[in-house]
Amino acid sequence: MLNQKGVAKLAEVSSATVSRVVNKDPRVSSKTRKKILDIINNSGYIPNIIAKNLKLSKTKIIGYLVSNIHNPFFPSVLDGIENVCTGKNYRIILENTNENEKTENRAITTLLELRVDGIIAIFVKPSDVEIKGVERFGTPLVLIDRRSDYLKKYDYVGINNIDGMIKIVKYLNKLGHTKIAIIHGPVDITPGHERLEGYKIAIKNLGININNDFIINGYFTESGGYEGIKKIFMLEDRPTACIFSNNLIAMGAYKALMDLKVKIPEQISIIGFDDFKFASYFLPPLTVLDRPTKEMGKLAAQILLERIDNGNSMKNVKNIILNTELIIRESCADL
Amino acid sequence: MLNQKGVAKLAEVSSATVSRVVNKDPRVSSKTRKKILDIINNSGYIPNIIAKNLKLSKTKIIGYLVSNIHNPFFPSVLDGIENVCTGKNYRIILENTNENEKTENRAITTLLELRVDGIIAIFVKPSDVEIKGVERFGTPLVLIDRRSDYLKKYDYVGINNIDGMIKIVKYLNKLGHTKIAIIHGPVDITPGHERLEGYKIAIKNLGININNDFIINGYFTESGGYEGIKKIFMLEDRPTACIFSNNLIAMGAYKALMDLKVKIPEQISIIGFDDFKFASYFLPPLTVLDRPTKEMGKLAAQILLERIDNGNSMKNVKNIILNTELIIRESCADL
DNA sequence: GTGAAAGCGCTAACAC
DNA sequence: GTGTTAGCGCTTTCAC
Repeated sequence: MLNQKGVAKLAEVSSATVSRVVNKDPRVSSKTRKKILDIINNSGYIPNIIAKNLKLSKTKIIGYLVSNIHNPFFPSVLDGIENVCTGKNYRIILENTNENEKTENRAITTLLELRVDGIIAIFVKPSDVEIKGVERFGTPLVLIDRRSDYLKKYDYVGINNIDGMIKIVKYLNKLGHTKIAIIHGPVDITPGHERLEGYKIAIKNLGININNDFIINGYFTESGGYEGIKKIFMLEDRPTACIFSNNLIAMGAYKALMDLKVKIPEQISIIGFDDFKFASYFLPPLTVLDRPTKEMGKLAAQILLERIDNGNSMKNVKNIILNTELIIRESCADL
Repeated sequence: MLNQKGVAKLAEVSSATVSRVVNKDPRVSSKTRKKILDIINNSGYIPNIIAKNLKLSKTKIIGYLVSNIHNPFFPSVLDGIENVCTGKNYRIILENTNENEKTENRAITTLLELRVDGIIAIFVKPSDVEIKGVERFGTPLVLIDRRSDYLKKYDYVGINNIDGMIKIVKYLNKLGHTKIAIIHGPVDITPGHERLEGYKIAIKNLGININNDFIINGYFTESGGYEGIKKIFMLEDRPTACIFSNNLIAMGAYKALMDLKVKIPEQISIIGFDDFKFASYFLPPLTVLDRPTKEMGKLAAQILLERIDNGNSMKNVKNIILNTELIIRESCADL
């Protein structure tokens, strides 16, 4: 393959001049420039970015570490990231961890080995060692959606989970519901923890006693939703409404309700946290609390690129909490 | 940041020896090895893969170029690719083209600049120039799902679209349907073309005259499906069954049918090409023709890695056509 | 079993 | 406006 030196030879100039042309340095005579450009076009020379990276100690690559690529949330966030990155000529390398700690640690190491310029991550549970590595390298890191105490020093883009849940409960209560159940996710990750917290706060605010039977422990998975509904329908004293703590739970729960031939919202009102394409396809269309996923990606990327450009000071840590929005469709009954 | 030389200095050895330890070369005394390993662990040294790549002229990165990350087909294929790549220590860099030719061409150049070891692509319409580049670099390329005549020289992993469509039509006919419509996608890409072709062949095979009113031109999008249904219901002589040529069309069509309050399968039987998670959530659950997406990714990756390992001869081009499988649920009526 | 040295393809002083 | 040169961090041949 032809390299810079080869092009230089053909053009009878030095490789430095070729480099200048490739990098649009103005101080090259238009005659020389034309000659070199012609050769580049005819020969199909493509610069070796790897070599450039090595020289410059930057890669123009950012790592996007996601916990589960099958959740539509991540492609949606990716949209926002791409939006920012494409314009600024950054590439994105995707690492999918499948909610697995070991895979996650390997992925972080991979990103560091590659000397990515920055990382946007939805972590499961990164180990101390890996985070130390990120720190040592000074690689800017922006967290999305999930955080933890020992990651407090990093920028974070999330949503107001507590407020969101309060909106949901208030809405249900306005429709006359007081017996409100929730199928929630693991409390050791931010969304799981905060959403349950929000639920409890909201219920208390209404002066209702919390009924522990109405709080269904679960996972952020479809089977979590499916099993949750079955538990609810085994209760003697059933709720009139049920909240699903994320999109996957909502899907599984819907499936269960269909299987049980439950009439929505006549027999039970349902509402989901997180909008998703299929939500409007439910029968009846599912009322949800939407969050600005694309915007999250965009903001995270902007913060990241700014840190990359201005040197990562680890100062002025951003903690961005975006608002949610209730999308009322037809799955909640007015009692 | 500590580099190989730095580690060498601390260990009072040459950087060559450190390199040997890092690369598990056996001819290093266990004493020296231990010393170096200790230093590596304590210092958190992480090798610079960029430099290694430059030296070795390979990157251990493969590019995965997809036409639209929001279609669940791609994450699913990715699963299979990851499966193969992770074990062999290859990384995947994702390029999303959003069905846009310009973006696609930029993506190919990006991949080439990065000197990826291989590319797996679902192309929209790569330009001659870019493909010439791929050729010139000798970068192995495996096509998935879509191909075209001038890409015949590359490995391809696809499915038997024609046979699949025949299966669908036969099934419908067995249930007594003869008035069968199709909402199909653009015929300038393989799946669009072949599936329509299969439909026509199958209809003819049954000795039925092709009714052009029953062939709805469309796009592989939800709105394509939505509009398609509306056209069908404006027909005086309506079909008793309708085939959706891909998953997005199926989703849009389902939405339209719901909006029109059409009873499925009483008023119309429907069947989709391509399974997707939500198909089983339709009311009634959607009968579909499934294709082995994960397997496609796995095979493509295996072929690619083999070409990478054995030098890309461009010989013995593989042309793998996988079979589809009918998943019968409840959306087709027995007339 | 270990080290010295060349070189992968590029950029950026510095010199002219 | 252009060329010379050093060097980014690695691997690997060839000595010893």
